[in-house]
Amino acid sequence: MMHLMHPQPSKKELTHARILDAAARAIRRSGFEGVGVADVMKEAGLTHGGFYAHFESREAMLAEALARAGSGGSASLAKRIEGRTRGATPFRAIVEGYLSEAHLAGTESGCPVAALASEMPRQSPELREASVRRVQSLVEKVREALPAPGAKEQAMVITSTMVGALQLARVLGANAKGKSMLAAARESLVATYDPN
Amino acid sequence: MMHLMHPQPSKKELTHARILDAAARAIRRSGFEGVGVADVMKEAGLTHGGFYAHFESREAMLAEALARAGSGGSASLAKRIEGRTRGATPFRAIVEGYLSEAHLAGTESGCPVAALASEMPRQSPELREASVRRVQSLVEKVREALPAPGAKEQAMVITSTMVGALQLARVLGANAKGKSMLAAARESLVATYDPN
DNA sequence: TGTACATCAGTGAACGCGCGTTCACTGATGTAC
DNA sequence: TGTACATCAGTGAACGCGCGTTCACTGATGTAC
Repeated sequence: MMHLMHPQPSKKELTHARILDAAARAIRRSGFEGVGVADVMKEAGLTHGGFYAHFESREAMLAEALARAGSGGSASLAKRIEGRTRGATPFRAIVEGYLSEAHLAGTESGCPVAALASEMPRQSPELREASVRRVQSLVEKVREALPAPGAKEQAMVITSTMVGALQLARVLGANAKGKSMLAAARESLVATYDPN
Repeated sequence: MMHLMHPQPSKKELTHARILDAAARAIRRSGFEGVGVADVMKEAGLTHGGFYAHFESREAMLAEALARAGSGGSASLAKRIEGRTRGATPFRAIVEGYLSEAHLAGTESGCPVAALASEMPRQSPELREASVRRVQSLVEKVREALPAPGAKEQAMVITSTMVGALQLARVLGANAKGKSMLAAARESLVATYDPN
């Protein structure tokens, strides 16, 4: 617990990470309630019996998986900002990445807040706390990328629009209806907060 | 099937409606996956065995319940627009009602899209179709209330912001954090689309 | 008006089945001597 | 260097339990005569 980043992770730690990656994908694909211990273990190439050598309970795994999904999502967002096309602002990079058709279709590797928001308030205290951290972290990422160094309130509204639009687009489907939902939000956000 | 609105509904029809009301509350409170046949029947004052005299399956009940929750929500939105304080526009009535603290706390009687959005894409075709209708109906309600008769794209963005903000607020909790999320969205929407 | 009968909404026990959790066991790895 | 032993990650069978669904039955309601 005191050590971050071992120089060479043990075999057990590698297995733990593999289970966690499977779980992080599973919660976004199937929701918290749709994830079973046996499914996750199978996807990690193991049998379900060994699960409790890695996690205290299914609940504990879900909380760890949510944190993992969050940091994975943040990392890919950060990468997208770094690698943006010359001239594009970080704000455009975030908005266009978040509201991309790839994100519309790629729920299981995308933002866990969009994938799970409406389930979050119903979860255990442990999972709710992890959820709050995910939301705050997303708002903070948006705030840091604001063109004019902006207020937190502005970041909250923009985050709401992005999360809401992605979710509604996913309900409408990865087709013309869903895509036009994304496009409307993308264009509105860029025009309002980062014109030129 | 051919008759809407019986003059005097039979006892069975009244029971059916009671089950449906219980189910419409339950899906918003507990999510599609969190709703059990026995729970719903119990909340309607019945035993679970009689369920299949009213619905073909649990799935069929969920789809009917979603439609019911939607029309209930629309009705209360319409009522709110009718009964708005003199001078307020329909747009402000919608925004302030949707992003109210009552709606933040009252998930089980509120908008089913906000309560269920992230679960909707995972449901059966039947439920997904009912979900699409709910989203489209919500966007349409917003569009009709736009101060300047506006484009559908504008309504989609505003709907995204409202749904997203309410969901994020619910994750943050019915406390200062959640309330400030609502307030930020409320003020931004009114300032942008309906100033004065 | 009263009696016999049919209908049918609702009851409650029972059924499979899936899932979280437990546990005795296996077999590979590494350490002690 | 080689052998014996301890450790422990992972296996697979078994356990309760909850839940969707089924079904024989009950008892109230209404119709026929």
